[in-house]
Amino acid sequence: MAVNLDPTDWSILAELQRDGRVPLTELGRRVSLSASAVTERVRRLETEGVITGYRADVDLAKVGFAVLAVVRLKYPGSRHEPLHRLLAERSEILECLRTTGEDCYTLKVTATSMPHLEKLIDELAGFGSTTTSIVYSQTLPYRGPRTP
Amino acid sequence: MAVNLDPTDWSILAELQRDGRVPLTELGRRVSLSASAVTERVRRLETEGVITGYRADVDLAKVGFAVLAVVRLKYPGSRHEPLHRLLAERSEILECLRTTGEDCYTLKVTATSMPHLEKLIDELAGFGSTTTSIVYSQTLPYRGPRTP
DNA sequence: TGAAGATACCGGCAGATTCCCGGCCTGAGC
DNA sequence: GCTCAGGCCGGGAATCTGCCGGTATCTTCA
Repeated sequence: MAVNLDPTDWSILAELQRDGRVPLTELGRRVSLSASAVTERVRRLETEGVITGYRADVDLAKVGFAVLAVVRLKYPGSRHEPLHRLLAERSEILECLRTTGEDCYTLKVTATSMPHLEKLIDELAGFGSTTTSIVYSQTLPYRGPRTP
Repeated sequence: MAVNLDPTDWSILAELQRDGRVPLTELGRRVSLSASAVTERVRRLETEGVITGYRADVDLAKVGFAVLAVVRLKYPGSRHEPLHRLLAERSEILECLRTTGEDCYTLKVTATSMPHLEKLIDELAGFGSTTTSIVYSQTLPYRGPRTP
């Protein structure tokens, strides 16, 4: 399941996590490899599933989502489809982690305003009891792991 | 501060969040615009800070990080620099949200093994009391918001 | 009303990039 | 020593990007 990576692979991953649009020629320069060699490696990382995709990062506040919150959901039931259906419909739910502990789910939710957030929480509260924390700031932009 | 976006901009954002490496010509095709027009819009979104960057998504398990956890940290002090220094050093800490409520910080942490996670938690526990939940599964790959 | 300006779009072209191919080098196995 | 596989390099065709001028539409203001 796990894939073997050499230091060059780790450098490539670091560069692509920092800038997913860097041209392969420039990427080759940065990791001291020819463009064709680095192309081959990147393609291997993609086909083996190490790189699952490329995403543009969007500034939520800039596009009108002023509020960010962490919601913990105590979900007593065992039928999870209805919740998953809600997740698929509501793009405001950015992330959903199922965890150990009392709170079965930890969600990252965004909203345009407090009333909007309130409405979302009400929908989630239909599944179980919720605990909501408003996010002041997001200290770390996502960087991803380095070699273990 | 917020930026006005028309439906075409939202389509562009949706496409770029789904596939951040799509060529501008193909992107133009998908949103029914010429390559030059879409280039101009994307460049505007970038310079205005709506798009903050592009990142490759890496499968953590595939590269050896088998464990994912949510750690809540009750941080009694007001001096946050030491914590931030730790965040900068430890790439295992993927995300750090400062929130309202008793638990001042909510962190997303990855590790190669339980002993590795234990070591990380011990480091964090130096700052305050922690509550750790292991993540079973991550239900939603990040998709980002749609038009509000 | 009508002209000037701003905005957004298109087409086309030069230069850069990607993709694909054949060939070279090195190490492992026989 | 020979062969094979893996990884890398360089070159050329196809594609993409970045930039240009030109056009249509809408707004502004005289």
